[in-house]
Amino acid sequence: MKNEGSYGGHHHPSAPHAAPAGFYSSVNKNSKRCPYSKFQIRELEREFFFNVYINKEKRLQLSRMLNLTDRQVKIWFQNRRMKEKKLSRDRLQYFSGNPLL
Amino acid sequence: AVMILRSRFLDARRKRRNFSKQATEVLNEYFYSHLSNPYPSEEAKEELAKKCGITVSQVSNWFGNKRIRYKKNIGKFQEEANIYAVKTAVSVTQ
DNA sequence: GCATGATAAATGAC
DNA sequence: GTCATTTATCATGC
Repeated sequence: MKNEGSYGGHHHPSAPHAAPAGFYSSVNKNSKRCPYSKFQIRELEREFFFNVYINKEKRLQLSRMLNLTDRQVKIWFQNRRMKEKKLSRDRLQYFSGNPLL
Repeated sequence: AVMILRSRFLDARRKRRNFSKQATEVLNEYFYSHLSNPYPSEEAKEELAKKCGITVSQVSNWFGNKRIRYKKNIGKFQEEANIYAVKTAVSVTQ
């Protein structure tokens, strides 16, 4: 699955917008880890703010809106929860004990 | 004041600073002496972190980067590997 | 200009 | 589900 959406503010050489359907269908078949666009991340973060755990309905809805697979959305929320946990750990360590400033 | 600290922390999150020379020494010594299984346990990570003056997450980051960059180009690290191999060999014989 | 540390997608163990 | 990890990408140091 390829994210052909807009990559806000960054370079993405491929995918002109007015290409005939199927012309780029064989493009990037097995490309790895494509960073998500600013828009995609904004919407994902917005939903994460309301529910750290997303349900199936909203997941399908979000995946359609953002042109991502439901699996990608699911994994994004998993990684996002891990990120939140790490941030909490780091904040705790940063503000406790050690030399402030 | 708290907000200033918080913003400074968030901004400094991805601001990179190189580790000290001796910290890199310690990490490399562990890596090349466990080259067949360069996966330190959680306890070993905590020990390395304390010894290096860095966090456990930073130790994990270092080993993650080291493993893949070593695997991707072993030749580039050959000299470095020899240095630490000799170093550990000497330390054993002493 | 690459080396290096940190973060972002993606996988797999459990 | 969590969580360590792999991999590519990002951002900085020098």
